Amino acid sequence: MAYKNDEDYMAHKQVKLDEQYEFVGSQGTSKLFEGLVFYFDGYRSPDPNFYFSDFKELVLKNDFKGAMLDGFLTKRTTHIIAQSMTRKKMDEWKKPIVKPEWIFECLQNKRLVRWQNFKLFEKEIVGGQVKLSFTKPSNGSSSALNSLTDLENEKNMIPTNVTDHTTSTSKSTYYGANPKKVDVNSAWAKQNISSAPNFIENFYLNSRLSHLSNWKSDLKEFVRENQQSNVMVDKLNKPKTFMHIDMDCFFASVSLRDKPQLWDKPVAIAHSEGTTGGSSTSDVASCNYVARSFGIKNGVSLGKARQLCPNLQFSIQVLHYDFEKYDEVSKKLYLILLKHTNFVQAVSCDEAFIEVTHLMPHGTDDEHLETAVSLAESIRRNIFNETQCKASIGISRNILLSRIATKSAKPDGVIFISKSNTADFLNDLDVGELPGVGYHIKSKLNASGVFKCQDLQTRSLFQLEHDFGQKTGCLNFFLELNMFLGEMLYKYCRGIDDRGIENKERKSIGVRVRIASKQEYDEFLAGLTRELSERMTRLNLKGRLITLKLKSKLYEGEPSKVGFLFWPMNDFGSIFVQVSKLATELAIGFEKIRGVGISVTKLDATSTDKGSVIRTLLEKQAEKQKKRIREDAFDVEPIPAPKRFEINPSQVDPDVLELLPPDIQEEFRNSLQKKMDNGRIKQSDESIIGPSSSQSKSFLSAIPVSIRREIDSELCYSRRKGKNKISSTVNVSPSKELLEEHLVPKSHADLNLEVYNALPDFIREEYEEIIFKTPTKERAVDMLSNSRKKVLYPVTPTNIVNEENIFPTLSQMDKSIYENLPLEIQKEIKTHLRILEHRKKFSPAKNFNLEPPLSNKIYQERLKEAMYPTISQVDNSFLEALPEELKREVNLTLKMNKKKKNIENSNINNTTFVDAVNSCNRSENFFFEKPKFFNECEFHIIFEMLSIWILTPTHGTETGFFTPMESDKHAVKNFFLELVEGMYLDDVLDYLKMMKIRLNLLKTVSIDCYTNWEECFLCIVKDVNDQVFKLYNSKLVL
DNA sequence: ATCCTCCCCTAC
DNA sequence: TAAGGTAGGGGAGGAT
Ligand SMILES: Nc1ccn([C@H]2C[C@H](O)[C@@H](COP(=O)(O)OP(=O)(O)OP(=O)(O)O)O2)c(=O)n1
Ligand SMILES: [Mg+2]
Ligand SMILES: [Mg+2]
Repeated sequence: MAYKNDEDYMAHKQVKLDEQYEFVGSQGTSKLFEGLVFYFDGYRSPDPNFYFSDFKELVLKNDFKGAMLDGFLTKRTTHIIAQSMTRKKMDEWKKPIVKPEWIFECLQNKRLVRWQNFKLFEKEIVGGQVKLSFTKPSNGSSSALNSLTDLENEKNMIPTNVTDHTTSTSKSTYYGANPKKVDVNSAWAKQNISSAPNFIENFYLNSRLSHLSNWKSDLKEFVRENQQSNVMVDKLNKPKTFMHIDMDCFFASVSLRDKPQLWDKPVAIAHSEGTTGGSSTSDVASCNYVARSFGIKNGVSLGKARQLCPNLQFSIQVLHYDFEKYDEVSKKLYLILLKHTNFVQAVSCDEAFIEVTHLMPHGTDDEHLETAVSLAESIRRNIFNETQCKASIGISRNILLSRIATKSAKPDGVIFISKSNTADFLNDLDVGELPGVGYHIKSKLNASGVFKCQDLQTRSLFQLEHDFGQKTGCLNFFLELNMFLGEMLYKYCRGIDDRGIENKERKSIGVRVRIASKQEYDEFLAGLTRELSERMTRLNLKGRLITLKLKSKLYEGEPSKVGFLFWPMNDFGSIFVQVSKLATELAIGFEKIRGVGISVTKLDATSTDKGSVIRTLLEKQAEKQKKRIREDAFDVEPIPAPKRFEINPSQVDPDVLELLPPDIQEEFRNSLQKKMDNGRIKQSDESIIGPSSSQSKSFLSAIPVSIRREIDSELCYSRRKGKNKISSTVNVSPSKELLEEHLVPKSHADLNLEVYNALPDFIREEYEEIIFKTPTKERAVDMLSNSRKKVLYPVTPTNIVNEENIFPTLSQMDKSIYENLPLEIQKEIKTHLRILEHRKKFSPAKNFNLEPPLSNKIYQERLKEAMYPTISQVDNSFLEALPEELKREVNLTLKMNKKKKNIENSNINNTTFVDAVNSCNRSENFFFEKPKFFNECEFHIIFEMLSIWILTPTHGTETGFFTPMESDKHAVKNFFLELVEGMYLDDVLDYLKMMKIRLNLLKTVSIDCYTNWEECFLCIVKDVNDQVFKLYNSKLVL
């Protein structure tokens, strides 16, 4: 089958397997195989005659004497159970490969027998052909295999090594174990291998998960556009009320609307019928509640579903996806919700949170019950009338509890969780039901004896009773959980949740496909890039950082590499140049690739026309100023105008300015003029790159410092601490009056008028919108929510009135409030704080995954191949004491020695040589300052500068691109030479490689231009290499 | 201290 | 056949 590379099977399949069979915490009496992790090779054969799969089934259905089962080969796997295997696999997998008989033998002897005696031998491999070693017993039925006892009693079931030629023949086509059997030219292959012309398109058209994701972001956008305001008015004096609306078995309901004859039958939505055999791997996206009564869940494989449904051959109905209809119903749902309230948070196509506090009467939340429930019922009726589909609604005082309520409300119901009945819902709730607690965290919790929310609460209370210094076990329980996860659990298991309704802006966009077989890898890369580029264009998104991830057979992680674009872009060409570069650099053999992902981050709004570098960066600058103004608006004192964005016109090279498109020239001049008028321009060394601002006429020197900062995409202005933000120093339970006093600007006059006037019009307008059109209180609220991330337990309107704000630091806590709390809670708070304190003091919490796979970093290291010992055991204090000159000399000597050694060792391999020099560098560069390039020393800033240097288009000119200027060429060359001297060969090599790639790109645009640049480039390379040869007796190879 | 990058994990 | 995508939250650890 397609998935013969099992180690490459997705982790979530593994998860699914473990979940399905609930191996964790199994109840078995005998622990014969405890600590062992089995992996069954060959299970996935769909051949119904293949007895081996029954065998595995048997193992799964029983608590297999403490053994764990891996869905695919992982690090933790201890034994591979197989009947036969290809030579290649045997060599590849460095684990014990044993025949299934071993397991039977162990069972019979009631102890572990030497697996070596059951080692799979080469003689059992027939020409790479998989063959059977089990035969199905004549009287064997599946039900007879339901317990190990049965098995142990039935001697005739002990497998033999009889080869069944009839089945093995048919099997090989399923397995594809013999690659020669796969006819790549067959119609099937043409349609289905990832390189098929429309593979990617078809894939995405049919991927439910991709649809799900896209719908979600669309809906977020949709809500943001359609809500009139997202600031809840009058929220401070009422307990909040949230609802969680979720359609019942969404896909199934939609598809079943016009099929009443199926309403009482188990129905599932999936791609294939899965009628042949019981092993379809097609996922059930959604199933109706009849199907659920058989134990079928969303997400199980169709094969599994058919097994769970006893009369399934006859009565389970598999319906096909109807994505358009789902979309339609989803839109209707959201329109209905938006009709009721502005405060809608999109969760998924069939699901949303709404806040309805403003629709509730005054009083405690118990008193809301009637109003809330009748509102919910009315919404449900509304939904049903519009869509003929049923929804369930959970209502409570926060988002978390409303979601939990929905679970009980399903199907077709409403549940209200009030303060008085919270415990009834929460205490017995499985921790796995808490949102955010998935397979891994649940396992972790289970392992420490926590199964219900109650256990989780008890655990921490138990904590509170003791000096936690002694109770390391319990303490570790907390420490092992990540700080905020720990905190989250701590709060969630008590039903505390202070999140509000929000639809955050997108931060990244990406595509990924896991491929079954590789044909034309380049084609595939290009296809995916095209898909990404198209999506970005459609969504009007551009970004600057490209990440390529390759899933490889060889590595468990996903080796990835990032690359910068010169400025925010979304066109296929630019992205693909980077993507192919990154692919080359990752240097994973194409035949090993099992998946490709490309994503773009550092997104930029692109509602404006296609801008030049300058344009885009100017806009970003403005953005920042705007942001700053917003903050300043809430400051008590006026702030001086920001200095670093100023550009002195005398410092801008007029030649450069002229090369820019006219509209941008205009904007540039206007913006400068405005600043001049405001009298805020000063001569400032800081604002210009270059040794002397007046003499150089080069392009590079004309890039204002502010823009170089932008290149770094840093928020470069420093926030003044303690001002204009509400931080942890604010009393945790301030009165409303106090809040307002602190948060609201005294008047518009507080804003620095100069700054204000200097703003571009559109920003000023926006500012006015904020200041004048929004009621004061709401502004305060807005600011508070914005500052939330900075604070451990922030002051938010949400938790001012609720019980949510119980864990500030002690100094923040309002004493009177604290003292009025029940003793028990006081105690709890204290201990929790001590735990937090303790955590701060001691080693940081460990990540909770048990066995980190081979990480990208390690991979990258291995990629470099050469591991050189770090240099210099010379006593540091001794070195420090030396005069500067001597220090330098000592270091140089040390480096040279080391480097020579490395060069000798590495046999003048160029890459290794660079690594060698580089590794010297890294361990010692604290002695030297890195050479600067126009006052910049950070690699990626310079990298971008060089990129821009070569590839900045000038829309006005015929060629479209600059030609290099002599002064720039020299500057670059000299900088490179300095780097070479300072042993930053790695950097030089990266720069040069990048330049070469840029040049190649240029070649496709303008040959004339390219010739000029090539000459310049070769000149630089020559001089650099001369120097490299002089100093290191080697040369750089590009 | 505060950021950024690389990961892991989760939800639908 | 089967379509196993995607965005975001958060921790660890490094750079600054
Ligand atoms: N593993 C999953 C889970 C969900 N979905 C799709 C199909 C579902 O219909 C839809 C909504 O997911 P829900 O979790 O809301 O599940 P249902 O709506 O199907 O059932 P429920 O009644 O439990 O909400 O998302 C999917 O394709 N694969
Ligand atoms: Mg649903
Ligand atoms: Mg849902």
